[in-house]
Amino acid sequence: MKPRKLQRNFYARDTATVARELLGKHLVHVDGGIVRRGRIVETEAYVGPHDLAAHSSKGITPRTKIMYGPPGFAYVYLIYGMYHCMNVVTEPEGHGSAVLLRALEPVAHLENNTKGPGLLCRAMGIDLRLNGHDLLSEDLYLEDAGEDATFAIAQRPRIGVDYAGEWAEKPLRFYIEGNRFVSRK
DNA sequence: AGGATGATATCC
DNA sequence: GATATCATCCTC
Repeated sequence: MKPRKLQRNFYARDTATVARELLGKHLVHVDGGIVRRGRIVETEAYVGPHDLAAHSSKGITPRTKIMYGPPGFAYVYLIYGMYHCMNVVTEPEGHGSAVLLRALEPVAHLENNTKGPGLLCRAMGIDLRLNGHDLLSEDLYLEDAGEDATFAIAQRPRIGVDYAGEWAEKPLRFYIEGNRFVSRK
């Protein structure tokens, strides 16, 4: 099976399903001519405005309008003043959902730590300039690398969302069981 | 356990 | 305009 770029219809589906199926896919960023590539090993689903852990629960604001936009675009934000986090927008336009990419296994031109959403973005060269970027572009996209997805998938509560009440407990974090590049057990 | 560090939302 | 908060990470 040849590598192929994930198309709009991949993203335009149930958010938890997309989060699970992104495991094993490749994230590619052509960063100043350097093609950085990592294999996704950990994700989290933020399923919509009713999800109190999701930024979209604030409604449509200048920041969250990307989450409410069409699927297959990058939602990038700055957290704690020093780290960026990258999401992919899911479901039909207007839904307000996305999948956070939490950890990568290095494949090409990733010199630094990729275990955790902030470190992932730093290693990939991803920052606010890529907020709203189309993932069907030539310089930032996700790809089915054609591997057989035989790995076991773990499903656990999300990290860093204790403020979200019952939504903090929902098992919307997915990772490849046993992979050494997962950010936390 | 606490600090770095800046965008964002939500007040006045 | 001021302030509280933050989907993190590092060091102690």
